[in-house]
Amino acid sequence: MKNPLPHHQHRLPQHLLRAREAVMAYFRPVLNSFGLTEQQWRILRLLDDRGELEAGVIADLACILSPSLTGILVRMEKAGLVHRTKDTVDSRRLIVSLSEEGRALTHRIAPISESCYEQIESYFGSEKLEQLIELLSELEKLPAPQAIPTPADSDNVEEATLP
Amino acid sequence: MKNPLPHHQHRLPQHLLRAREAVMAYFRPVLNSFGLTEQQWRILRLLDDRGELEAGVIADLACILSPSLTGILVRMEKAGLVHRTKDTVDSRRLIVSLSEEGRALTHRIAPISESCYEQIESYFGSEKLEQLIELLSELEKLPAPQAIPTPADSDNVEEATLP
DNA sequence: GAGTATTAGTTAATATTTTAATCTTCTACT
DNA sequence: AGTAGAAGATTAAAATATTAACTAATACTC
Repeated sequence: MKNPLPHHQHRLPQHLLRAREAVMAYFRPVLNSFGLTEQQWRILRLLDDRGELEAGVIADLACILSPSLTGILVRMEKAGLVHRTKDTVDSRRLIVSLSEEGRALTHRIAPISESCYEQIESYFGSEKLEQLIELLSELEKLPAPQAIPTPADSDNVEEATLP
Repeated sequence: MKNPLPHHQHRLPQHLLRAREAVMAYFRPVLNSFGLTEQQWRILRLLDDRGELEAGVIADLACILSPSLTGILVRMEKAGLVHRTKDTVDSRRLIVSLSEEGRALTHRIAPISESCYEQIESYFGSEKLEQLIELLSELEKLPAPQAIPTPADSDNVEEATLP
């Protein structure tokens, strides 16, 4: 009565999701024990690596949509982790920088995070890991999708996904 | 003044996240045009593939935590996509099945989803895609992490992550 | 067979995601 | 200069994620 699984159902998104879950299971408890969320940690590392950044850049690099980022940064500033200032030249832009506390916390967590990573690496194998990361890096470069006209929007076809 | 990127910072979770974003950019517009969320679509496919399932199984397979799943299933039932019934033997368990509407919708979307996938495959290459999925499948099998005692919880060390 | 522990789901509270709409500030054009 | 349009960020509203606490039902133990 049930359909057999068609061989063409690769479920790439699901595999990416589950793989990420398996990996994050290692990092999440560490971050939680320091009262940080995944997103906050991504932002902290970015700022520590690259110095102060515009909000838009953070959004791109950390894969956080701007509406989410607004709230996250407000909470992080409230927690004393970052500073938020407007760009003096173009006051539309929001400049975010690490506070001393933020930097200290980042440096305290980093080595623990690194040990988690090594744990994963030792289980999975360095070569396979490098290979995987290489493939992922390439996949990230996928061009934006062509607008596929779906039966669902038979009304307004002209600007389906086109700006 | 900025730290150079240490070579050991592979950022596996970030790569998994960004790769998934790149891929989902292809599928999301399709699902949205049918009024579905990613999660709802994952659940629909699972039910279509495997027939009726316990809520817990859906949670595991679709990577959705049970508190989220509760609300999602309520909304999907309200939308007429699924049925929810208690197991007659063990009334703790919730049995979820596809409604006729749900099945019809799934079958209408599936070929479009498949064409998105083929688009990705044609850009990325079939072999690399297979290779990637193989690596991801293995990564998903990572054993649960060992509890790493972090400086953060120096108070209650004994049952840090152990049950 | 009463008492306790486990299991499956739900509720609660807060944070984040997502799409759309809005607001402000710049930029470009006439 | 004056204004239409673009860019960057925010607000709004609904859905989902996350952790913890809780309920109900089953399983286990003595």
